[in-house]
Amino acid sequence: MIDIYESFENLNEDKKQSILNAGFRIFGEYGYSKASIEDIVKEARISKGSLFYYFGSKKNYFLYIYEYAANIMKELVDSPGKNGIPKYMEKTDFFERLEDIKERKMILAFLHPHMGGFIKKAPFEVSKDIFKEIQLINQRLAHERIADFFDNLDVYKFKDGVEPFMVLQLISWCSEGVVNQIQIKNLMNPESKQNEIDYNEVIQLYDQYVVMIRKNFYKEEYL
Amino acid sequence: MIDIYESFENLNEDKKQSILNAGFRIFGEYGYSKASIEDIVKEARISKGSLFYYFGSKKNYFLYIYEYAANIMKELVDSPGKNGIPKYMEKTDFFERLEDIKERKMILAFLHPHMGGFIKKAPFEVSKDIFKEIQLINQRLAHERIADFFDNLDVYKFKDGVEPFMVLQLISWCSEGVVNQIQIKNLMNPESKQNEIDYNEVIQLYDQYVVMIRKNFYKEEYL
DNA sequence: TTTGTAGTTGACCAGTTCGGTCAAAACAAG
DNA sequence: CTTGTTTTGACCGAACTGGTCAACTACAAA
Repeated sequence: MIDIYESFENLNEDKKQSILNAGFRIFGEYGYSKASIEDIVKEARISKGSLFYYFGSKKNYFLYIYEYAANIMKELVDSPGKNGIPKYMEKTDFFERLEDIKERKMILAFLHPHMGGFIKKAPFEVSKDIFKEIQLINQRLAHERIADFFDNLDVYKFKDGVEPFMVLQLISWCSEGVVNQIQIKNLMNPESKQNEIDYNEVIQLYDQYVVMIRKNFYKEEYL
Repeated sequence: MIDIYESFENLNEDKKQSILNAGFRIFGEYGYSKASIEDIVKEARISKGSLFYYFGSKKNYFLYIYEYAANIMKELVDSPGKNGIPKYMEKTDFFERLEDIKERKMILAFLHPHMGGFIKKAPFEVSKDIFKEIQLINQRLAHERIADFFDNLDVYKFKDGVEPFMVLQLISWCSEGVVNQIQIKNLMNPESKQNEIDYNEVIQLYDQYVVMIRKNFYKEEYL
C-alpha cells in the first residue's frame, strides 16, 4: 500500500470509514461487476468525481479496500497482545478465550458491519489469476487461527465424546445466525433505523446460546 | 396462477426446472434489478426470445417463480400426510420429527439448490407495496410451522434448563453452516463440479452435529 | 409433398446505465 | 486578492438493458 492514495488517506477518519464501508456493503451485496460507482458514492455520500480523485479507477478502489480488509483480518488473527503473545492465549479455558475473541469481533462489526460479507464474496468476483492465491492465503490464515485457538487449551474440560472443534464451529454458526435474526427482526420493524444493528441485543441472545452450550458440553466439575 | 403461462407449463420437466433454477440462482445472487435476462437465459441455456415467449416480461417471470417458490414452501410446511395430518406429527420425539423434515428438505435442496437464497432475498427487491404483505405472510407461515413443530412434542425429554426452541434454532443454523462449509470446500477443489453439492457429504456432517447435540441435551434415560 | 402451427432463435432497437473525464466551483491559507 | 488543493455533477462514448420480431426449425395433419 504505497502512498499513491495519500489524497484519500489524508481525509478525516469519518469520511474514510464512510467510503470504506460503502464499498464493503455494495461490493459485498452485488459483487464487483454488478456494483456501480453510482451506488457506492451515494452510500458514502460523496460525489463520483471525488472517488475517482482518490483512487483513479473502480479497480484500484476495489483492490484498496480489499487490502485494507485483509490487513484488518490479519490483525484480528495476530491479535497484538502486550508481550507478543496473542492476548487470548493467556487464558487456557475454551469459553474464556471465546469471550476475548467475541469482544474483538464485536468492535470490528461495529466499525465495519459489512466487511465480513465483502471478504466472503470478494475472491470469487475478479480475475481468478490474482485472487486464487489471496483466497488460499485467507484459508491458511483461518486454519492457523483455529490451530492457535486450540493451542494449550483445556480440552479435558469437555465431556467425553464432545469434539471441541465442532463446538467452536457450532458457536461460530450460532453467532452468524443471531446477527441475521436480529437484522431480519429490525427490517420487519418499520420504525427501526435502516441498517443499524443493536449489538447489545445480539450479544444478549448470543450469550444465551453459549451458556446453554457450555452447561451441557462441559463436565459438571468445571461449571 | 392462471394458464396464461401454459406455453411454459407445457414444456418438459427438465427444461422447466432449468428455467426455474436459473431464476432462483441469478435473482438470488444479484437481486431483481441487477439480475439481467442475459444472465438468466445463459444459465438456463435457452434463448432470450424464448423466455419472453413464455413469460412476456422480466417482472412476470420474477413473480411467476416467486409464486412457485412460495407454493413449494407452503407444501413443505403443510407436508401432506396420508390422513390430513402432517406426516411428521405422527412422531412425538423431537429428533424423529427432525429426521422427517431433514429428508424433505434434502429432496427440495436437490431439486432447487438456490431456492432458499432466492426466497430470502426476494422480498426486499421490488416495490415495497406488493411485497411487504407477502413478507408478512412468509413470516406468519414460519411461525405456524414452528408452532406446529412443537405441538404435542415430548419436550420433557430435554434436560432441565434446555430450551427446545433454541435447540431447533441451533440445529437450523447448523444445517446452513454445513452446506456452506461443503460448498466452500468444493470451490477450493479445482477438479470438483462447478455448482454441484454432494449431499451425502452434507448429511454425514450434519448428522454428526445432531448426534452430539442430542447426546448432551437429552436426558440420559431417553438416549 | 405441401401446408399449418407451435416453439425457438439471435440480430436488432431505443433507452438507460456504465466507468471515467473535466471545467468550473468551493475551499483553505496566506 | 493569489495560489494551490478538494469537490462537484454535467457530460462522454461505450456497454448493457429489457423487449421485439422476422426468420427459422420441428413436426403433425392433410
